[in-house]
Amino acid sequence: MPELPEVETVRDGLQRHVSGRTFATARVLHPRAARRHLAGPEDFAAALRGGTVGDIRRRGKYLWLPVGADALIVHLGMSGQLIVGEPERPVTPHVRARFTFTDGGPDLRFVDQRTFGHLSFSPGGAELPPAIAHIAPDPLEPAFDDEFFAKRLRMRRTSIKRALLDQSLISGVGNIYADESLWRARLHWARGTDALRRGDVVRVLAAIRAVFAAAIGAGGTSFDSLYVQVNGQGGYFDRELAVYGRSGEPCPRCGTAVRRDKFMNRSSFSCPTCQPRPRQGRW
DNA sequence: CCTGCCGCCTGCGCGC
DNA sequence: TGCGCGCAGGCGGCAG
Repeated sequence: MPELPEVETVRDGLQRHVSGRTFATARVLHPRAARRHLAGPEDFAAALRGGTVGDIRRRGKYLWLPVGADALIVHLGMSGQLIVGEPERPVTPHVRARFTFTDGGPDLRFVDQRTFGHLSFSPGGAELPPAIAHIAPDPLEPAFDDEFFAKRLRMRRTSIKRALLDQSLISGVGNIYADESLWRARLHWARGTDALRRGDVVRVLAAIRAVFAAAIGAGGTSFDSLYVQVNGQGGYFDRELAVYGRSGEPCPRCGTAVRRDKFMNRSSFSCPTCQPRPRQGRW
């Protein structure tokens, strides 16, 4: 669920409320939360106790908290949240892991209804955890190379939307921001990547960056309580979505009713006028 | 290597 | 009121 803007909002919150503090206790309350940590939840927790958190990092939808030369990796999955708050508040049922700090201040909780999210400890991973080395840079990183992306994109034989959702090609884009970016770039989701023109790629990259910037400025998109910032408040970018979740409503650019298609077992929203279906699309 | 499908989970809203 | 179904923002593993 959370895509780059939501994860970046959480990163910023962690930087302000957790960075520089030292873990006192670490506890995994649901084994699935640390399932990627093969040595088990106890080993995971023990590795973090006593560690001091450095500057919070992010690549695409992955977050990591450097702890010395190591790192605590976090992926929020579909419904994960990192919440900082008063340590005495009740531990609600979806709290999967809990961390306290030596200063006795606000604690950190990993809350995750659907348990697709996960935490793991990465020895030596402070700079870039090996476990996420297969994730491509996101378009807000200096390491993102527009020319390299364009070249790889056009070598693919798939649809533009499938490619945008492939985190090994470009990271951070999920279903919401793929649809919003394609709308801004006036490209239909089924456009074949091998038939894209240079200008199409330039437009879609500019659109992704613009949508990301606007959404980060709004604190992310919260359709419901499943995505919240570290203080528990929602973001308000949902008000600015042009097509996502708006089937039947007028396209903000031309007024045509937004359509919804099924694609990759999920919904795709687009404007039939601004984003005409390609003659030879790819599914 | 690339592409695309599948399963992993819980909870909500809908139609019957 | 209850039930079954479809749907939800993601990812890794794997077969072809």
